[in-house]
Amino acid sequence: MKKPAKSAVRLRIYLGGEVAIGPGRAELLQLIGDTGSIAEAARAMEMSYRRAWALVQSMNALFKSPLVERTAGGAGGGGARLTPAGRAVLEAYADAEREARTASTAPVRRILRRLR
Amino acid sequence: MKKPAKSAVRLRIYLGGEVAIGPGRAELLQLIGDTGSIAEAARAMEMSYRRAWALVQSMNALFKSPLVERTAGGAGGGGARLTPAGRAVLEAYADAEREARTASTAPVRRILRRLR
DNA sequence: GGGCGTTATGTTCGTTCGTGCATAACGAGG
DNA sequence: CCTCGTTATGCACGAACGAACATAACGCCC
Repeated sequence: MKKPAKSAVRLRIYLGGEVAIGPGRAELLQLIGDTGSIAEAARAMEMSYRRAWALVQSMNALFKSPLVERTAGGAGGGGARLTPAGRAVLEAYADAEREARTASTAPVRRILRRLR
Repeated sequence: MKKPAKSAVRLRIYLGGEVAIGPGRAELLQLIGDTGSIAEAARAMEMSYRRAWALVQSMNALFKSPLVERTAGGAGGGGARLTPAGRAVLEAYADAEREARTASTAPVRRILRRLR
């Protein structure tokens, strides 16, 4: 197998004109689920807490039922967890990206071959 | 058939950290092919000629062989055309998006159902 | 009660992105 | 030769974005 150029295909799902979910939001959800904290997830992605918080806000507003549940308080007190809806959306997005990626490998390869 | 919420899935192909081709660049290529002019394509997309020109520049540099061929001069004189490579890449991208879209409909639907 | 780490929110600042405007060279056609 | 519409390029301005900082309230744990 030849050394592959670092390439990737990524999926974004829009509703109206705005992004419903894409790679960034998905990774954030994943990390919130893993770490149990928006702040820690933000640090892991090297993004400001402000922005991570805004993304969560936006997603919670965008979906019928919130994807992330938050409670204030530190040191084991508060934090953030994925709701069942959050887990479902995250999993569905991962599925979608996986299916899309495998289905498009042939044409994508035709493009990659032409890249420098 | 129920009135569908205006939704879309879109594909972006990255090389290294940068976008090789995505919806915007693809549409630009398409319009250049149709109109025979970067300027007119830009107007059709309601984007500045400056930006369209920069995108073409970037794509031509990114691929082994240029996607768009340009010649100066107006009034039927100059203009821009897709090279064979340009047509090939555009077609491959359309294929990729189509395949990706059909393959991911099921999980995507699971997400859309949860959207407000 | 004090400390720690979290959510929540405002404000400021720098950078990035894209547009708009100006200019130049070019090329066909009347 | 002159006009028109294009490619090509610089520059300045504004908008949008995201980071960084500053607080505040909250909740567990020692």
